[in-house]
Amino acid sequence: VSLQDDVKPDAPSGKADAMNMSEIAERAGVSKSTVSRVLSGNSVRPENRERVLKAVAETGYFPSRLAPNLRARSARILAVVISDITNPFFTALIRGCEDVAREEGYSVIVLNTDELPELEAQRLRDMVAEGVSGVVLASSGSSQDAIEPVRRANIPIVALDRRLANARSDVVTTDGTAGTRSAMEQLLDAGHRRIGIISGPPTVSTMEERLSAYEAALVQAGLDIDPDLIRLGEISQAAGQRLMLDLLQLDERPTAVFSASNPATIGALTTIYEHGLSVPADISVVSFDELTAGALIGPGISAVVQPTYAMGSEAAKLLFRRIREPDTPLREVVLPNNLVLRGSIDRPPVGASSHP
Amino acid sequence: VSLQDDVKPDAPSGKADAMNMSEIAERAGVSKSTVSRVLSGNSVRPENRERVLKAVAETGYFPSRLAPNLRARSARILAVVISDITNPFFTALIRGCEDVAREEGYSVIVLNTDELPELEAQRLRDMVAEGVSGVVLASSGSSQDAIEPVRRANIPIVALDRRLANARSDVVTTDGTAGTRSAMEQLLDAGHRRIGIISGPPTVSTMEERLSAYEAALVQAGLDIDPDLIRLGEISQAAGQRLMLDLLQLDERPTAVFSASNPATIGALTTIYEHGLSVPADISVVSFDELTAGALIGPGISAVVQPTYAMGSEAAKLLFRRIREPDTPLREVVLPNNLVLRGSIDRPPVGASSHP
DNA sequence: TTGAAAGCGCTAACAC
DNA sequence: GTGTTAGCGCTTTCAA
Repeated sequence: VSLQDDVKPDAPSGKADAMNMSEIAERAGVSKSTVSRVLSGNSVRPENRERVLKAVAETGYFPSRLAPNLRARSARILAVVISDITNPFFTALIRGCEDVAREEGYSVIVLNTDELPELEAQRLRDMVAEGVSGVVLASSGSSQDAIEPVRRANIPIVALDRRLANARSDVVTTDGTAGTRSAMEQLLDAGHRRIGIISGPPTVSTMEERLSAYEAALVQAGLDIDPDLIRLGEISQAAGQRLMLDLLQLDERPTAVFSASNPATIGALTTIYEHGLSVPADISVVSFDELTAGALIGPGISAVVQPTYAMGSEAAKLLFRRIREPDTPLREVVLPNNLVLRGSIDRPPVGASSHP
Repeated sequence: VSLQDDVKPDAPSGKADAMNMSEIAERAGVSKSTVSRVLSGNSVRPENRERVLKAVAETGYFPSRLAPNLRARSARILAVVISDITNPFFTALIRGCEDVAREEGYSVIVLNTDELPELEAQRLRDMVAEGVSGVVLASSGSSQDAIEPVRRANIPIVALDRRLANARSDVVTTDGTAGTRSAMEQLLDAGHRRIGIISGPPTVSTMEERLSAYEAALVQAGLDIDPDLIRLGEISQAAGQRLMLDLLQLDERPTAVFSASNPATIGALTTIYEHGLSVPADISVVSFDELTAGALIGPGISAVVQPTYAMGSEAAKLLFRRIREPDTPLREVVLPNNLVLRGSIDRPPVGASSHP
């Protein structure tokens, strides 16, 4: 019986440890249940606890979560559904989720949907199959069909930034109307009268909100709403480029532009520079959403900055609240955003502002 | 016995479907195994297949992965360990991983370590417990202890960008020596003779590589290596600020700076602007690693750009290769990087370059 | 306080 | 081609 103790040949073929609780139990001379109890901090006779802890220390064993996951029919994982992680708007948001998730012993799976409804639907089904405990939906493409399996599986969802079409869920947003208003006020105060907007589809609630606020700001300033100056497309860099081009090619081009989304702003700036124009001398620019590093160099782009980290962490908190208390009333968390002024706004170029 | 069939009261309390394969089997009048076979495309009598598919369609059932995960002792998940998702260097990289992972039906868990070894060790243990199938290690803080549990569990690792201290693994890198050389050549060609470097700890293989290449470039240009101009610290924005300050406060400050890491570059630029200096008029700057949106605005920062998306996708591919063939020989994939010239390099300010 | 045993939902080995 | 059964590694009754 002298061999039973610690022989681990560790053959060169590798494939070493597939340790499990039974082995630890055997080493410690107790039952699986006792090992389980020690590991989950339940009451165990001190002597047995010692023996188990010793066996654990010697072997470096730690329990797999796969079995508990099966039992619980759910893994300790949150899914964060975004359109594209490459968009800096999402990075701090994910970080916020991950930090909160980690505190709770959860992990975060990131899903890029590129706003493709089919892809999103497929990935969400995968997540249900994988047994995620909650979903943060920050992809503006989210269709009703896509989230159906999540709802059926009774997995809580937090909608980020825009409300879900007709499903009810917890929501985290910022005040897009107020943000847009401040941005527009800056442009108006600087003397701009022809202000273009580049925005996403009005079916996305945030885009609708920003467009309305844009129009409201113009009306309040006693200006007409010129449909030529309103350019809507997808939320993408390519669309931003195209829509900006449309604006530049107008007979009477705008002296300022409000861009309602981050990728569109990048696209728009690209077009502006490609046309040899400069910001803010030739055209002023304000963006909804931050341009990260861009802030540091050159004039910098003024932007309505959303607290993306807080949005992520709030979303995760709402999720955990609902995981713990499924029947708690729906909540909508509205976080403040704020306009950060940089060098991208100036008065209209001389001559331009005096057009009819 | 008339109740046994399909009664689902669906009380308002929710908590609807917890469907499983047995229920489908029952509905279809076949056994679980047959359902399983249909769902995994194995041969089944057409009639039975129909019945199963019908039951599946009616119920919207799809199988959970939790049980297979337990059986396989592994979930179809890749862990991507980075220092901070907020650093744009990592975003496209994660995207690359995720795209490849998705093609294989896998998901990606993102772990931010902030280069904290203890945090990283804990998170990696969690990942082993969670049963991930592979790990992409792109955190420069990776300690030996941290990856030990991963190795013991026989989970493949791909080291990204820098080799693992003394463990062997597949590696994805770019040629830091060549990249640094091109960057330095630009500065030297522009006439700079006092070129500072801001870099991370030489214990990180990439940092060591870039520092050596910096020195080699100076030597090759017949210049002395001035220890005052070599500033090493952590890989962080704060360190970048501090180290740049050191450089600016030298009696004879450099006319150009090579920054070996992305966060440090941002910090350095901050310091430069805070001191009222401008790039490139007062000081030229080249960065190793891209500054995303920063590229679009103002002069733009010249940078050695790494193909981060490809790095991520290659890493994931190496992982899947090794998952399929655990004993395949180790591979090191070296991807090309390239210097992107923007407006951040100019000749040295008059007077500065003529110092002794 | 402890051990034995059932079971989470699926797959695969084995019999039919 | 199909059903039965065992079992993945835990946790959790239930008895003792």
